[in-house]
This record gives sequence, structure tokens and C-alpha cells, in this order.
Amino acid sequence: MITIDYQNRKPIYEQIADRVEAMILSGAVKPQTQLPSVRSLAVELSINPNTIQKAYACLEQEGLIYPVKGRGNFVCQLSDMEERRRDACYKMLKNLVEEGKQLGITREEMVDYVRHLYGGG
Amino acid sequence: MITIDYQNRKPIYEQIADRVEAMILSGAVKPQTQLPSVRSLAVELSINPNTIQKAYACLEQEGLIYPVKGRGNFVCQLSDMEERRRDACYKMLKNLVEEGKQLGITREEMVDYVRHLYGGG
Amino acid sequence: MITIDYQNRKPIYEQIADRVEAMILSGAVKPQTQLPSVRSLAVELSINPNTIQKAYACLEQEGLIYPVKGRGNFVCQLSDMEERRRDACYKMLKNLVEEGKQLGITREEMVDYVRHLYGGG
Amino acid sequence: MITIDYQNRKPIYEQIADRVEAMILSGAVKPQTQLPSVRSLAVELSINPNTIQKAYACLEQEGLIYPVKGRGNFVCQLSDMEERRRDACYKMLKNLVEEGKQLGITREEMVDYVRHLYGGG
DNA sequence: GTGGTCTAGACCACT
DNA sequence: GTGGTCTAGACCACC
Repeated sequence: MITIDYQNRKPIYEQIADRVEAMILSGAVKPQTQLPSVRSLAVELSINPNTIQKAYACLEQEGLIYPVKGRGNFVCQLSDMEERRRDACYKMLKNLVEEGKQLGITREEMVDYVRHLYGGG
Repeated sequence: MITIDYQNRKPIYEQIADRVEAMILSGAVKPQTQLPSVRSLAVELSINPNTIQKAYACLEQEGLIYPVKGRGNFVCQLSDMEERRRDACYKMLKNLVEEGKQLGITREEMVDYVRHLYGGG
Repeated sequence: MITIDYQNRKPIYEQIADRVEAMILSGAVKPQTQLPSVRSLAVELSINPNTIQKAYACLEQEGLIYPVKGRGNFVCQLSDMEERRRDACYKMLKNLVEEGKQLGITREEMVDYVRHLYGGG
Repeated sequence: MITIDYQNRKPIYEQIADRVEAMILSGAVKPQTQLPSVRSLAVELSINPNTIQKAYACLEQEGLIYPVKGRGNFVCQLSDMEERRRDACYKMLKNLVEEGKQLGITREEMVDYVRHLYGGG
């Protein structure tokens, strides 16, 4: 479910954190669910456990997951999940639109691109 | 016309290169036009001339500008400008759509966001 | 009467010990009273009996409770209860005041906060 | 200005972050001021640079400081400084009051303690 | 077994 | 020189 792009400028721990966040916000991972342990995920992805640790620390800091010492990390019960999802979406799109405008792309041109790239829906 | 975001993970020289590229591809800067000199732009942006130099080197490498010794840097005559522009746009959008899907955003939901954020047009 | 905060950095056994200590020092639990058994409390709080055991061991070590083999744990007869209570209070407040000073909070400002937060009384 | 308590349960990086935050919120360190470099502070406190790095990362995440690559870390221009200070104060006091109540301390008793411990002011 | 912290050392990008 | 990231290995506390 998680893939790492070593060419990407975004640090690995952030790639992981973003991916897990997306899974939580999209509802693919339910609240109270236990996440894979730091060590097991490190083995699975063939990276250092500290990197996973850092990713999980970010998510905890954002209030998305909580650790239980000696047991593991769990997904928080979120009351504002829908709102967070929308926020994340907005933030992402704002950058996009900004770049698009600089490239001189018209609104409908971009809308068409999005429609096309998104595929069946 | 060019702003630097020191918070941004993208290196400064690349921010500048991207911005100039956008201006060229969008037609805001016409072919054969002379770009600001390395030194003057460095002063204007209050950064090291080496950084501007690196940005211009990137653009030259991409075939977007060409240097004339002792005179400055100029915008190339591009036959495939439209194509390049579309490529840049596609590349940008592909990442976006990928993220959007991971967040579980539907196609029309995203289209609506884009329409709204893009503003009048 | 006892709640566990899994988010808290303080270890669980210490949370329990502190809570029981507070109940004893505040007079909510009288001397000679029998405490709930390790097992029953473990069940009630849904945690490992070892953790309760460790909490009780701490309290015994502090001279607040004493175990009777085969019967259970009991609250000690304390001659210096008032003094202990004041000590615990002092210790707690010292940290607080230190932090408050670092934040540049004035004495009266803090006094007002305390009054307000404490509520009726 | 910064002291580390190795006995403290609070991790070192957090002790540092809290201390710097307090200095910023109390106005002891003005906006736009450059903080000591990661390496220099590490030497001064005789700890690993990574620990300082982590502390600074926390502060950046909170929006209190911002890094400039190759130059250093700087204090943000905060519009809501007063509000943040009050929040930090409230948060700190809430825990205190909670503990105090459990110990059976009356409101005026606690107010008196605070007044006394706070010293001249 | 779990997460959390710290250290040490290396590498990279930017100035 | 600066900050940022990653790895490796160790230790601790908790369950």
C-alpha cells in the first residue's frame, strides 16, 4: 500500500506520513485500527525504523494517530475528518492552481485536463 | 515578477528557473528578449549571484534561453512552445490527481474545486 | 475513580499510584481501609495486573499502604498526612511557577487564572 | 539561558523547545532574531546536534521559527503572540488545577501558595 | 514484543 | 559555514 520514491525531493518519512494520512482521511483505515509496528513496517519497506518512527511522530503531532506504549500506534477517533480531508485537498489544489495560472493555462483548459486524467468517474 | 519562498523545500535556483520558464512558456516574455543580468537580478532578489547563474544554466540546458558572451542571456525562438507548455502542465497535474485519488476525492469534486479556486475565467 | 491517560508520558503504574496517593492524602480513602485487589483493579481498568502490582509497590515503598499476605493491601495510619499533602502540593506548584515565570506571566495574572480555573469555591 | 535536566522525564529536545518557546512568547527574543546555530548550541549544551535539530523542528512545526537554508533559524513575526502566550499558560494551569483538586486543596489555599511561591511582584 | 529517545556519523543542498 | 535528512546502533520504559 505504501511506496517510496527515492528520487523525490520530499523526505521519505514525509512520503510515508502523507500516504498514511491519506489512507486515514479517505477512510481506507478506520479509527481505532492498529497501524503496522514501527519495526515491521521498516522491514517491509526496507528502510530504517527511525524513519518510520519519524513519520508516525508527525502523524501523532497532527492528532491523527496515538501511540500506546508497548502496544503500538492507533488511528484516532476524528470528529472533524471530513473537514480535515477538505482542508488537505484545498491546500494541495491551491498550489496547483497557482502554478497553472503562471503557465497561462485557462480555467477550462485545466478543468478538462483534470477530468481527463482522473479517468472514469 | 519573481518571488522567493525561503520556507519552500524547492531550492532557490530552481524556484527562479521554474518561474522564468513559466513566464517564457506563458508568452509573458517573448523570444529574443534579453533577460535581466545575473548581477542585477541577484541585487533585486537580494540573493547570491551564483544562485541566479545556476538558474540560468538550467534554463540554457533545457534549451529555453541562450547566453551571448559579454551581452547577456536571451530567450530562444521556440517552435514547440505550445507542446512544452502542455507537457509542463500535464506533469504537474499528474501528481495532483494521484494525491487527490489517494484522498478519496471524486472527479467532479476535484473539478469543482479547481473551477472555484481558479476564479473568474 | 481512576482514569488512565494512554497519551500521557507518565507511565501507567505511576498514574495509578499518583491517583491513589491523592485519594489517600485528600482523605477520600480512610486509614485501615482495604484497597481493591490487584486483579480486580486490573480487570476494572482493563490493564495488566503487573502494572497494578507495580503501582501498589510504589505506594508501599512510600509508606502509604501495607500489604497483608493472603488478604490484600491496606492504607497506613499516617501521623504526618497533612504535612505530606502540603509537600506534594508544594512540589507540584514549584514547577508551575517556574514555567509561568519563564512565560513572563505576572504574579497577579497567574493568581487570577488559578482563581478562575478552580471554579466555585 | 537554557539548562537541561537529565533526570526529567521530558525529553531533552522538548525541554529545549519549550525553553526557546518561552523566550519567544515572553518577548525575551524578538522576531527576526537569529537563533544560535544547531551546531553551536549543541556544543554549548554538550549534546548531539540532532537533538537541537529536533527541538528546532518542533518550533518550526509550531510556526514559531523558520529556517533559511545555509543561513540559520529565525524567529517568526507573530501576529497572535499574546494569544499564544495565554494559550500556553492556560494549558499549563489546567493540569495543575486538576491535580490540586484531586489532592483536596481548596481554591484559596492554592491561590495563597502561588502568591507566596511567585515571590515579589 | 512495543514505542521513545539519544548518539554518532555520513551525505546533501544552499550561501 | 548553515540546516535537513537518513542510517545505524544503543538504551530505556512499558506491556
